[in-house]
Amino acid sequence: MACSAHASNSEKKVPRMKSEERREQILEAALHVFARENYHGATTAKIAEAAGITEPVIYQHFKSKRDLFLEVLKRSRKDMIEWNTKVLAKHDDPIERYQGFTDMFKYYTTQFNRDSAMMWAVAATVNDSDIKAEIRDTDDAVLEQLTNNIRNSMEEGKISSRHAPQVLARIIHGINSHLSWLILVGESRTQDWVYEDLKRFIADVMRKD
Amino acid sequence: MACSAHASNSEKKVPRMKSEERREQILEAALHVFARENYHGATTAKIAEAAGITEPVIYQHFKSKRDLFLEVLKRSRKDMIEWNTKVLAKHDDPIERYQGFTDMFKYYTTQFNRDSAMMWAVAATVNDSDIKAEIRDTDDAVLEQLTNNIRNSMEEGKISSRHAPQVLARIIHGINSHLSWLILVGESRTQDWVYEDLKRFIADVMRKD
Amino acid sequence: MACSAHASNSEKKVPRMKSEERREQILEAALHVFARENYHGATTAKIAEAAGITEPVIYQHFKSKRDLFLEVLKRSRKDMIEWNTKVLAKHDDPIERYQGFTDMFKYYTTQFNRDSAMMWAVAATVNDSDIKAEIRDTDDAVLEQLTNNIRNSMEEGKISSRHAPQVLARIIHGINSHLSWLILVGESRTQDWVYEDLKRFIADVMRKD
Amino acid sequence: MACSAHASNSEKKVPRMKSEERREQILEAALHVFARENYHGATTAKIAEAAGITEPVIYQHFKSKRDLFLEVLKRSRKDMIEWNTKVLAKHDDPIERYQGFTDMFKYYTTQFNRDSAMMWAVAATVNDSDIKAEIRDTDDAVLEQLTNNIRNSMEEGKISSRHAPQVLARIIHGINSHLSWLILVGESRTQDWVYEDLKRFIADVMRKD
DNA sequence: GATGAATGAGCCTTCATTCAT
DNA sequence: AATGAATGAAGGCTCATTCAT
Repeated sequence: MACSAHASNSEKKVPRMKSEERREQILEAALHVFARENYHGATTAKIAEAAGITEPVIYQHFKSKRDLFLEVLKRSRKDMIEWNTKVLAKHDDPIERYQGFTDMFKYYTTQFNRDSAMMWAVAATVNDSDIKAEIRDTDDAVLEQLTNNIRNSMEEGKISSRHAPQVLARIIHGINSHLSWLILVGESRTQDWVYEDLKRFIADVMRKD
Repeated sequence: MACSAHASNSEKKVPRMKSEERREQILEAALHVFARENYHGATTAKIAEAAGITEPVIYQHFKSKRDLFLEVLKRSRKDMIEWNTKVLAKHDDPIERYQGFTDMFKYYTTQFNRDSAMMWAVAATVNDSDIKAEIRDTDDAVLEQLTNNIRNSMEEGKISSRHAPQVLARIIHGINSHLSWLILVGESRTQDWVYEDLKRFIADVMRKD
Repeated sequence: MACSAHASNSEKKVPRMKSEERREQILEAALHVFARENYHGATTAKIAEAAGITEPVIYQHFKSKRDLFLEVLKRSRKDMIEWNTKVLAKHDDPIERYQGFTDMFKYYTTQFNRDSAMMWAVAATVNDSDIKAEIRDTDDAVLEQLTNNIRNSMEEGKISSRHAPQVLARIIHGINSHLSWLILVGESRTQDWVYEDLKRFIADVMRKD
Repeated sequence: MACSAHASNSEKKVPRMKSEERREQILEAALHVFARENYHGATTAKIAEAAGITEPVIYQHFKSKRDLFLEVLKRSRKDMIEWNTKVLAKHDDPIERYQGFTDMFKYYTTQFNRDSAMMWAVAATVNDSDIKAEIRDTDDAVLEQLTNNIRNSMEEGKISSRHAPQVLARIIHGINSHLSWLILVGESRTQDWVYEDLKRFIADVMRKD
């Protein structure tokens, strides 16, 4: 959306960009359009417009609209995994950590990178096996990340072992996932207190008696 | 692909039908097509074919494709609420009841009326405010149904009051919702044991110490 | 190009036609456009315009532009074979017959169904294996028709057996084919006397000494 | 796909070249692409790739794709005329000469410069008056070359004067032309014996009784 | 001389929707 | 009540061609 800082002759319109830069910019623009308009609603024309280019440029960087979508998904996945890693490293106390996980998830899905989070709900309805595989893999990856972290906390004796780590992970991740889905459909009434409730619940369930 | 086991006077193909009956038949066919092909993938041609009629007939019963989709959603909502009511009435013991809720939810989303459940994931990406409102309302209704039931059980002193009823409801419903979303994207590896784990978890969290 | 002889209410534009009729009309229009503009030059828009319809109608009768082209080819083939059959039946005297073959070929390629003849030159450059196969098969069929006829004349002792029937057939058909190719590129200077020369040549080569 | 055996100072990839040399290289590459993919199928991208250069370079040497095609055609024409001249000079005995003409034509269209021969069938369907004029002129030139040669042989009393030289020329050239067209569409079944038959036919028709 | 980046124009095809019968 | 025929409006994608570097 921002343009040329180096190019100076401001008579023509579109600034020439290095390939890698433009590719990145298209991915960024496509992310927003896909997340807001869905796969089918996001026409190549809209994406091009959002990127400030003409349609054919898209096809110099991506084989097809589907390919572009997949690349956007992969970018979102990396983004989400990185974010989770960062968040899980933030607190020493495990209970605070998993509470923070929910807090930060809220921040991620509503503020920091809302569209990136929305992509997964959108992707789920595309009816393309590669896209579905990407979703499953990502879901698995996030779940594993969280499960391992919880298991470690248990093994270190820092949280209760009453429930299997994968159950707790599934619950935390599942609820988060569900809440982000609610955001997609515009549900905002119950949001805020829900997160606080969940944090209290997490503490309660994990605390060593 | 074949539908109605209850509808009876459909002989073989495209016979004159009473308006109400035909409408019902279109809704039934549309449900399957929408759930399997998404909103955009479900063309009016496919829906008509699935219903064994021609396209214009659709427009004698529904203003537009969008209208048809909304009606299908409303039908799914009724179906789901009724199902929940029935399930919640099944067990006297509350803990068995909420465990059964998960069990039956699994049955509903995978066997009994899978497509009806899938509609919600599909609907979430249509980017139409009326449709989104319908989703939110339905989600609210289900949540309220469950919350009230749990609150009653607490008031009757049958389950622990450690956690607020809306939190427990949100968790049970949220996980269920997430699991049905996983089904949509084809995840089936962890399904079975997950349900058992969840039931144990529910019991554990609700049991009076 | 001509419209409704039965439809009377001349207020709207496009006359409703029976499916078979319209299909035939599209084939006819497409023949002219393909023959004059080539496969790629003949856009579906031009074909639709020539048929006095809108583009989507084409797709109610043919899977694709390629499919339409193939159907036009098949129609041309039938037309050409029928024409040949008729011509070969016209004269009792074999020499007059083969001379007439050239005469009528000229008439066919320049007047009666010029575009049908042109299709083959156009088709030869489409680079599609099915289309090429159709061309080869047609060429074979015409050649066989002529070869058999010549062989019979020889066996009946009506023409000289100095040259093998397939050679004579190949020569007559080959020259005809070449001449129609010349018409395609607009060569018209030498046309007329060439046909007379050829007829004399044929007589000379076939006459029993 | 590799071309120039005569061009020598091309080291590996896209080196600076003298204008004339580069032009020649583009023409050579374009010939192959046009002959194999047709006018419309041969995109400037494919031509550039075959020439090992980028697209804009083409436009430094040729005004447009059409212009390039015309230049390729002119090159093919020179090539073909030269070849014919060489072949007609090979045999002293006229009958052997015209038989050789067919032999060498076969060699030319199938082995030595197949693509150059194919250009003419491709060109015939481009629907551009300049291109069609070029084809006609070339056809005329070849025909004249052959006619003159045959006329000389007749005047020298070496072959029968039963048929007018232009008729014999038209037949020989026409059949050759037709056979190369058959090659274009992939007909290869009857090829080999046909050439032998034709040679026998030529001898028979030209021999002085 | 050569290229990387960009685009206007247009093509084939699909789809929701209407209308005459 | 039902259908066959028709279409306006787009949508994804490609291509010849041009500029700035």
